[in-house]
Amino acid sequence: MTRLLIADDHELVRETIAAYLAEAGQLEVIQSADLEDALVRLASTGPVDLVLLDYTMPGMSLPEGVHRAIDANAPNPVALLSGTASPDTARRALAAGAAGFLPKTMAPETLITAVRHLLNGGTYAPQQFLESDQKNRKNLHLTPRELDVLRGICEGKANKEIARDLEVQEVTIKLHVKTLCRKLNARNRTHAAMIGRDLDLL
Amino acid sequence: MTRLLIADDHELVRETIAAYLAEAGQLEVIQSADLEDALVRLASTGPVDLVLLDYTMPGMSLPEGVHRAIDANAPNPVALLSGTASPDTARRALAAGAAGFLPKTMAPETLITAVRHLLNGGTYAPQQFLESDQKNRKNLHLTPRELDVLRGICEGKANKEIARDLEVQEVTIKLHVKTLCRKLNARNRTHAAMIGRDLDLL
DNA sequence: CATAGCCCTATCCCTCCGTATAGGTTACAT
DNA sequence: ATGTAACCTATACGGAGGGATAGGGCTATG
Repeated sequence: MTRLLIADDHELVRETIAAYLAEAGQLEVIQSADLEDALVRLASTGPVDLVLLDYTMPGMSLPEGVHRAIDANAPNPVALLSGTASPDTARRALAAGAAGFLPKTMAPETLITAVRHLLNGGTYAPQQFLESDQKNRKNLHLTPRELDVLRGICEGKANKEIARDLEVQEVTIKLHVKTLCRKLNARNRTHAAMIGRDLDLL
Repeated sequence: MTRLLIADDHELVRETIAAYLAEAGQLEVIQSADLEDALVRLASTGPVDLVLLDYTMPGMSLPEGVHRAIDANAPNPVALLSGTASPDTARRALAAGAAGFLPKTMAPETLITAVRHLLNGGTYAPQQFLESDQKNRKNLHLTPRELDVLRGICEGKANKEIARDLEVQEVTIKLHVKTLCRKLNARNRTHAAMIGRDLDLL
């Protein structure tokens, strides 16, 4: 029988999805509440036909967590499941080797379809989702330098510190901060930091 | 038959939980993908026996969203359902009049129990969850006023604006900002905003 | 009633932020 | 070759942030 492992720290969500997959998908579903437990189970029982990992769970990370899961389940596929992750996160997950990215906003029937597709060795990544932010960001092209500065801001650094780290003058940082605020529609550096974090720009 | 409305923008989660509640709980379950749709449905069909609202969904807010739902479903109870909300959020939801707060980490059987309890007019708020952050934050007791200020900071407001909104003097805001930075080990307001966001203090 | 915590105010001082203006150098494309 | 994008620099100024110090008023709790 086809075996599937689903890892999610939200027991309510995990149990109900697992029940649905077991019944509607005719699958044997193994459950874990965090990444470590999932890895231990894979190590003891051997690879399952498909692993579904929640992105926001204890121990999970990109790309390390995904790599560990892929290694533990080789040669069978690992896919991510998330309700909140950004398209950028999805892209990074796929870049890390995940076979699919399943948003929790999808319909249950679509999940079954996606799982079947993944079991057949395919990949699943809703292009609509992946491209959904391209439009939002088409006029949001942050240059590498601006991202460097944004990172510094988010760490609470002063312009002077960022300047020293990047080995430029403080005025240059001020310039980048100003353009950052303009591009992000932020009122000041703090606002820019929050917006940048919301948009998962770092 | 007992009717329940569940609102959550994650279709996969909503559908599977709804299916579970319908079957295991012998309930009639109505679904909505956002707060507006839920309110429209309540307005057209009249109050249901219990409303379950996801905290992180379009249109949802504290305390306004909760108040609107309570008004729309009066006199029957409204409870919140969330996977990520902090204990502080749960407390504010209850303060806003919610009859319960159900973390998505709970077991499905516990959900049934909680729903039955809410249907009987009781309240449900896992005290273990409500107190769970007291340990992590034992030396992190932010006063209500400090949270107000932190909110303002996170929105990119200047001290002067926050002062006007809270109807106090600017110096008072500066004082709160200073204590906030000390309590959060932040280097400045921007850092404090990021830390507060990471800790889900708002 | 005394203590403690929270909230508010005041004054002084200095640093940092934010904006404006006016340039300059590369690198790469049409 | 001309344009354009990215990056950097300089000077200058007003306003905001942030720290120190020194209080007063309120309420809850013993």
